[in-house]
Amino acid sequence: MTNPTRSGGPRVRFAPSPTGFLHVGGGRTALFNWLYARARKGTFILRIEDTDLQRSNEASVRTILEGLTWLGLDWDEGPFFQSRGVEEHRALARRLEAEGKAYPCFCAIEEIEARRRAAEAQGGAWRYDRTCLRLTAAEREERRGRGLTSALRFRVPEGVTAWDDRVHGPTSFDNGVIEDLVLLRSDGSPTYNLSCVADDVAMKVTDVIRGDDHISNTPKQILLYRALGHEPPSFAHLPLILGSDKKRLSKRHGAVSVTEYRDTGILPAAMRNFLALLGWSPGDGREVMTREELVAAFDIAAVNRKGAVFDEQKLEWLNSEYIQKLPGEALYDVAQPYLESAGLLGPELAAGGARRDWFLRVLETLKARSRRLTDFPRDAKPFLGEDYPIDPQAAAKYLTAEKSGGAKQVAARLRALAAAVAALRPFDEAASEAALRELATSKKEAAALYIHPMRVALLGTAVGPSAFAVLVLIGQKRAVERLNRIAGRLEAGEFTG
RNA sequence: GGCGCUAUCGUCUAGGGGUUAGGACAGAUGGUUCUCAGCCAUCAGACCGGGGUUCGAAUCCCCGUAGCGCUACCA
Repeated sequence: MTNPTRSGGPRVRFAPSPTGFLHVGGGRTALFNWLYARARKGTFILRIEDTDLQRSNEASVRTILEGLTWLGLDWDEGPFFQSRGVEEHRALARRLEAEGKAYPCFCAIEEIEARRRAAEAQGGAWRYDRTCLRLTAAEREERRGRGLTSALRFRVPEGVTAWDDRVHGPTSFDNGVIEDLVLLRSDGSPTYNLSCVADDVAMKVTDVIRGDDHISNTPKQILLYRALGHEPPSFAHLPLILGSDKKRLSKRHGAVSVTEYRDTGILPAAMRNFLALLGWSPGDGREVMTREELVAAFDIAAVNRKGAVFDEQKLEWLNSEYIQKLPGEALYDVAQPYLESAGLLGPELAAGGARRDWFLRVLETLKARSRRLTDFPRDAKPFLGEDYPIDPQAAAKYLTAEKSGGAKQVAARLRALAAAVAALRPFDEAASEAALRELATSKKEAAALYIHPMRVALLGTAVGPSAFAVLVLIGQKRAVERLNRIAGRLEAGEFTG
C-alpha cells in the first residue's frame, strides 16, 4: 500500500489496540492524524498494537478497520501488526542491556505489587527501588542458577526530559519521577513503550499525534529514542473527549463506539465534521465543512488544550444539515440500509422499480424533519402499508377531544372529507386543499378541524409533513380508504378511554 | 499521595493588553403556517478566585482553587 509519491512529507500513524470497538476518541485521534497527513502530503500509517495477546482479538481489528473506513479515513500503509515485530523489539532491548542502559530485574512480581499496594494504602507513591540495578554480575549469575526469571528494566538516566508539544507547548518531566520501566517481561515479551518506540523508529514516524492520556508516556519514550540513538519525533497530545460530567467519555455515558453512531443513523460526513470540531476550529466561524475543507483548514497548532464534551445534540444538528443536502437518489442510498432492516423495502422501490419515483418523493418530503437516518423507517412506514400505529396522544388530541366535538363528530367529518377526496379531479395538493377548505366553509367550521384529523388518520401522528402533501403521496384511493376506516373505528368507539 | 495537564455563555468555540467579549448547538419569546421541523426577528447566557506587571488585564506573570489524566511485567 506504500505510495511513493507521498515520500518526503510527514509520516504519522494511528495505533489502536484491538481490545474492543473503535471508540469515538480513537476516531478523532485517527481523524487528526489523517487530516495532518493529507494537509501536508504526508503518509498516514495504520498500526494495530496487539502486543497484549490476552486482550487482543481479530473481531476488534475488523471493527476498527470498519470504523475507519466508514469515517472515510484511508490509510497509506498498513495495517501493520505490532506483534509481528516482537523479535526486533527484543533485539533492541538486548542491545540496550549490552550497552548498560537496561538491566535484568529478578524481583518477584508479587512482591513488587505488594509493596506498591502497601505504599498506596499509606497514600504515597512507590517506584521501583532499583534493587536489581545494584546486583553484581556474580549475583545475577547466582539468581539465574537458581532458575529465577528476570524482566529487563530500562535504566532511567538523571536529568529532565522536555519536549515542545505541538498542542501544549513546552512540557517537561523530572526524570526522578520516572520509574525504571520494564522493557521485557519475565516471559521475554516486549512492553508497550518499547514496542511503540521501536515501531515508530522502524516506520520512520515523524509526528506522533495521540491522546492526552499518553503525555506521561512521552518522557519515557523520548528517553528510549535517545538510548537507541534516535532523534525523537515531534509530539502533539490531543485533549480528551469528555462525557457530560466532564469525565473521560466512556460507556456509561452512552454510545461511544463509532459503529454505534453509524447504526443509529449518523452520516459519516457528519461524524467526521463533528469530531473535527471537538478540540479544533478553523477560527473563522465555519462549522459545516466538507472533508476537503477540513483538510485545507486543519492546523495542528490550532488544536485546543482543553478536553471537549461530546454533545450529541450538536452532532444531530450537523447530521441534519448533511441530510438536508442529500438529493433524492443519494438520500435513498443512505437511508436504504435502515429501511431495509425495518423490512420496508421491496423491488418496486429500488432503482428501476415501478414506484421508485414516488418513493423518492416520500423521502424528500420526510427529510426536512429528519435528524438521524433512523427517522426514515419510522416516518416512511405509513406510506408503505396499512400497518402503521395510531399514536394515542395524537388520537386523543385530534380524534376524540371534546373541543372538536368528540369522536362521532370527527368521524362524520372524516367521512365527508373522504367523499370529497374521492370526487377530486384532478387529485393534487392545491385541489385537495381547496376542496377541504370549501367543505369546512360549507359547514361553517374551521379548516383545522378537518386537517388535523386527516393527518392523524393518514399517518397515525399529530406531527409530520403538510397534510395535503401526505394525502397526495398516500394516493387518492388509499387515502379515501384510510379516512373511512378511521371514521369507522371512531364510530365503533375505539380510541376512547 | 506524587507527577502532569487544563480553566471564556449549559455545551462546542472565536478573541489574546484598550472589543457593547463574537459565532454555533441547546434554551426562551414573537412572526410565517394545518401540526411538527424549518425559516425570519428578538431575548437570555461566560472570561474560576486572589495577588502582581501596566495608564489599562479575560488576555502577561505568580499563588491558590477546581477538574481531568497518568501513576502496571495494560496499551
